[in-house]
Amino acid sequence: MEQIRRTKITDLLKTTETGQIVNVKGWVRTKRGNKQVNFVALNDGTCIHNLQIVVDVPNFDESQLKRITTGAAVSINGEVCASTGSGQAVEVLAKEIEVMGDCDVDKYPLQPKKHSLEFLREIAHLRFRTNTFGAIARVRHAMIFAVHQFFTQKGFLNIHTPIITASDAEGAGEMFKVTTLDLDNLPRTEEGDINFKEDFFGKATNLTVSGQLEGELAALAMGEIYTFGPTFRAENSNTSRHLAEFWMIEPEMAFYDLNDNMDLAEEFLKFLIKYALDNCLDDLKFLSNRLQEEEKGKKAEDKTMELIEKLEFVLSNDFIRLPYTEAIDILKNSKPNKKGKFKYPIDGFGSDLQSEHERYLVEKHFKKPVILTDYPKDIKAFYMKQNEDGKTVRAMDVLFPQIGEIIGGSQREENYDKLYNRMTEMEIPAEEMWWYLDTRRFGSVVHSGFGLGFERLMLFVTGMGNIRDVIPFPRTPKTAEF
RNA sequence: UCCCUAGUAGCUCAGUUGGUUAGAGCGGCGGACUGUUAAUCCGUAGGUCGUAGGUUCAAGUCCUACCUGGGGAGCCA
Repeated sequence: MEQIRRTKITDLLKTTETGQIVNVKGWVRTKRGNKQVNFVALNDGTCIHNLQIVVDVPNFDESQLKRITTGAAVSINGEVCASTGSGQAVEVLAKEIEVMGDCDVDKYPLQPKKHSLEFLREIAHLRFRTNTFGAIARVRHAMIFAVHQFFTQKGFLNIHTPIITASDAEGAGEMFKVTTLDLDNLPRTEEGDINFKEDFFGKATNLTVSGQLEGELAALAMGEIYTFGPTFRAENSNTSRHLAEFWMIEPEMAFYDLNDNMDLAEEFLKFLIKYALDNCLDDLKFLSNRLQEEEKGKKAEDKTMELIEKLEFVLSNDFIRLPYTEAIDILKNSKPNKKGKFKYPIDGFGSDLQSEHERYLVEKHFKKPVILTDYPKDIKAFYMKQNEDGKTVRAMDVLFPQIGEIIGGSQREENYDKLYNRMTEMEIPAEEMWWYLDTRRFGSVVHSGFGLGFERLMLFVTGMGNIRDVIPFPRTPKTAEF
């Protein structure tokens, strides 16, 4: 076979020029045709579209053509032609075909037909080869790039915070233990506890649940920083919005108060959504069509807004900013509350909002993203800036339709005494957190930050319903295959 | 972790008040067709009914436990 430099399908489909001889490599999606002519739909992962390969059957060996099955990897030299069919502008007329990797159709689980997302989740090693998961992988990459671009343009520094941490004080969730101790023969102290002094780090260590505390250390020297890394929660959460291993973006900014923080969060989310619309439109259109198909059977009232329309809607509307106490008033006077429709009725200040309440505010009352602020201090973390009323803290949660909380953040408590007292009240071991408290002893300053769950963003941008489908290899309770 | 729900062919599902030999569509394979778009038409193979117990003359169907998936809740991002 003549050696020709490979052309990527995404580039080839953009050409209007015909007559040139090219090489394409990829995986066969479908083959159809008759004794005279075969049509092979070829995909190489570079875009959602397939390239149509036209095979004049008499020009090729029958046994070779038999090997061109769904899933097979092929390399093709051929001529770029204007297509006489209606589905595509250009196609490639095959001159030489090499089957690089055969694919036994009796054993290959992906068939040229629609598969359920649940089934594909069981074959996550192969689901990249489907249109849906190919599109998601490309959008995910674009979003990763956009995160770095946004912060770089704004002069933020990317900080790598540790994955292994000795602090378990933040209380963000149950942690995964990290150890090299022999689990069948654990060293004990005289009191009978496990002796972590003999462990690798000489103390008990865990996988991080947040890079925030270390991020604050950097922000209080570098000004504006962000982290973007893996985060681990050992909670036994079995929902479509939680993962045991997920990626989080945590900006932390010196000299920002809560309003600056909200401004940044809103600008950031809009930047990411616009980036997706500007750079991933083909993939988003595919995902949108997929959703429309799925919703065909649904009642009008259950149907959601079309994906691209929804993304543009978020771009063109200001987020509602609402203090917790006002949200409680709205909910208290709402129809579902008065009619007893809420499973958890609103009785007044102090209780945390349930999913049903957040959804009512976002999806029914305001019908746009909502930032709730100034929550009761008792339901929020120790490091949040205490308000003068003594009851609330300068927290903010950004709530999105369908997915709920996409961002959680706050202005941080910069006053040493207030922070130390709050830690004592909440029984957080201040002596282990000496390094964190030091920032409040030496040149402390107003600062703020937030955390964005990257997969939650992906849910919103792709319109997917289950978080396990927007990360390549999901980690959830009882599942760590692949 | 709690509540609800499901597990039958490679995939998606049907299977009546428990009753003879478990069905369909898609996919596969074979054939037909000179340009198809998840092609179409004809034919064909393919099942230890999630696992383990139990009830019964008889269990895919009823009961119990467990496993796994899905939806919801809590925890949160």
